[in-house]
Amino acid sequence: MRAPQAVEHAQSESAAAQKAATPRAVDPLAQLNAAQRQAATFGIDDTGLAASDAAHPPLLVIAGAGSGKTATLAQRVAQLVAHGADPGRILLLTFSRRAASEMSRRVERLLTRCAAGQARTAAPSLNWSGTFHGVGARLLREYAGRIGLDPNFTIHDRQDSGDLTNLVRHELGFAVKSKRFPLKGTCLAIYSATVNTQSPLREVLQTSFPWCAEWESDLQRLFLAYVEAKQAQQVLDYDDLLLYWAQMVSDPALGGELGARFRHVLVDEYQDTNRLQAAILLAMKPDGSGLTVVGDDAQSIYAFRGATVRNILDFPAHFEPPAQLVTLERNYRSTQPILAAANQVIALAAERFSKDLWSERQSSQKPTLVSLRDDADQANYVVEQVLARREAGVRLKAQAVLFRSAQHSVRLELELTRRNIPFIKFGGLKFLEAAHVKDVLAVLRWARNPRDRIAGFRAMQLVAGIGPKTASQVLRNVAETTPAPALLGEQPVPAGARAAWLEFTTLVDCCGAAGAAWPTAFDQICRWYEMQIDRLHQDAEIRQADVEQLGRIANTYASAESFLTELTLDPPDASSDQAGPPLLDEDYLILSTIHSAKGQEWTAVTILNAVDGCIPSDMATGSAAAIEEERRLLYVAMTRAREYLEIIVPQRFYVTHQAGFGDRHLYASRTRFISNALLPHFEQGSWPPAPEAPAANPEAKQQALDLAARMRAMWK
DNA sequence: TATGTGCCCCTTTTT
DNA sequence: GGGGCACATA
Repeated sequence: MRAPQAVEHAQSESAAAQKAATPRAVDPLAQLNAAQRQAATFGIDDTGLAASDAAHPPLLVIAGAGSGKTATLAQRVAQLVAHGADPGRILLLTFSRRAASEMSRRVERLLTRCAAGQARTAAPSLNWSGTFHGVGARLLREYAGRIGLDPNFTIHDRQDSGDLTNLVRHELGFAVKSKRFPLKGTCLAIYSATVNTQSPLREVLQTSFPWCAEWESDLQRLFLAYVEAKQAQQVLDYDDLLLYWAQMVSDPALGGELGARFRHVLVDEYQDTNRLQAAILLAMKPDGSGLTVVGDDAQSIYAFRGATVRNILDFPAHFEPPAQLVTLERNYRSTQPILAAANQVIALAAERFSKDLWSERQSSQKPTLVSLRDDADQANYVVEQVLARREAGVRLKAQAVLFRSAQHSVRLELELTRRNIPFIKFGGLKFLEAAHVKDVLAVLRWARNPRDRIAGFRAMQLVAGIGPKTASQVLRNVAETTPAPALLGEQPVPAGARAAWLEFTTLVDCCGAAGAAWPTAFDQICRWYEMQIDRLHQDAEIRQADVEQLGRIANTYASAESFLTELTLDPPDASSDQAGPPLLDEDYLILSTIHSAKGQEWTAVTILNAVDGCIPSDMATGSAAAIEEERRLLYVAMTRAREYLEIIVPQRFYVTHQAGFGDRHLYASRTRFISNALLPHFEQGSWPPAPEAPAANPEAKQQALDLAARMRAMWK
């Protein structure tokens, strides 16, 4: 595994550092081990060179799971600032929103602490920290005038992009071909893959969408029309935020300007970036000066959206001399038995940077592998274990249940709700994707950007008596008369819809007016929508509650524009079956897709459905590369655990909506990533504990626990 | 032209 | 369990 003297070396190093730290007031570096310190201080010395114009050579940090990656990166930022770097000229990027907010939080805390130590007036704050997409949107608005973009551009989320693709698909007559043309979702996926991997359409079709290869020329036409439609409406989709940014910095003048503006660019989770994102970085920092990237090839789980592990593997050689490489192998998170099992899972990977994580956190507790009958038992067992651990002092918040796809947790969610156990779920269907939320937002968006046809098309059809025909006619009329949006009320609509139409257009005109008060305008829209809701939806009460919730969210934004932008790029990502979001001080269990769990850690982690067909997903067994990504996914899930790791293997699981079969049970076998050879690393068990026991036994036990939970719940 | 109904197909992970 | 589509009805 690893040379013993290296372990001892690091041990004594860290012990010495800690001893040295105690007398002095604040030396944050003392908390780091040698490798972490090397990464945090690379290119910075006591003479304060960081503040000068001396070049900062590029740095690559390969950081294993739980090796203090985020802490190290945050320390590096703090060190740069402490040595005179202007925080306003530091750009901190990451891929996912959760990682971005975690990183920002930690950097801010460190900067505050350092500022306090140095008795400065106020802690410097980091202005430019966020996801690639979020930062891209900000930069594009700022530079809009110089790249021929309307600074008020609208951002389309995936559904909007799908709707627009569909519109174009119909306009080109592709929807009625004798042989079935790819659906809007597929078209959009192909488009997105082409953009993000920066490769020719033909190649993308051959490697990722071979069943659509025959449509190549039609798809090409479709994408051209889609791009033209977006431009006519001043709309950008997610991919455009990166694409426009990349195009902008590929211009030598603008690229140089932006590169100079941000002296230090630091990127977290670099293994999840795609070629387009790498192109942005290289255009801004051609010689790599001031560039730091951190990542772990073993945790690359976003290849499906164009991320390529080559970015991280090839990073050093991009520069002359090559970028400095620092490897963090010491894990501070998990106990050794958990790490040993996870190492074994990833050791079978086909290709990777060789590194084995090690930990000093000894424990006699091996991860457990529990086999049980089905989905229902899985839900019951998990609830029972979660409650038992809570009794033993592990807060619900310190426990997480992870799964491959959002749908895998529905049974568990039902059981948790039944037993009044609060939980928050990350990943899966978003609040914003609900039809009624999209409806309300469409009215607001159309009022603010009359050129946004997708919003208008949707909004108009909310009016009784207005359908697709009338709506598209109005869109056509309005497009010809812009900019003079006051004519809406005069549009020809069916006689029966006249009164409702006038009411609607008054609302739109009033909310779209430049001086429209915020958030009053949005309240008006919500009130109007609430009058339509019974006609539009059957389950009106639940939806009405969501609309009211949205109104409350709107109140926290300063303007319609910031509300719309931030909501698209940073939507509330936790959804809960409870009536409202749990209060901040309340304890709740974490449910999360493995993808959304990236970068997080919990005392206890339970992984659901560790069976072939779920992990790896049967959607992802098409290629060797896809299977490898599923293996890394399991590795990511396992390495989230600090003390307890539990992997559940139901003998059969229920699948819904199977093509050709409908709903049915499937008999599954344990995931191929935990082969028999790996079993010694696990404590094996089954549930219910005594298979021969009478059927009433487990039920009685369940009931007792259930009552106990209710007793406690009375006092919450 | 709007709206209702029945049938077929697809079904993941995130910005 | 929902979206897309064709067809029927008001």
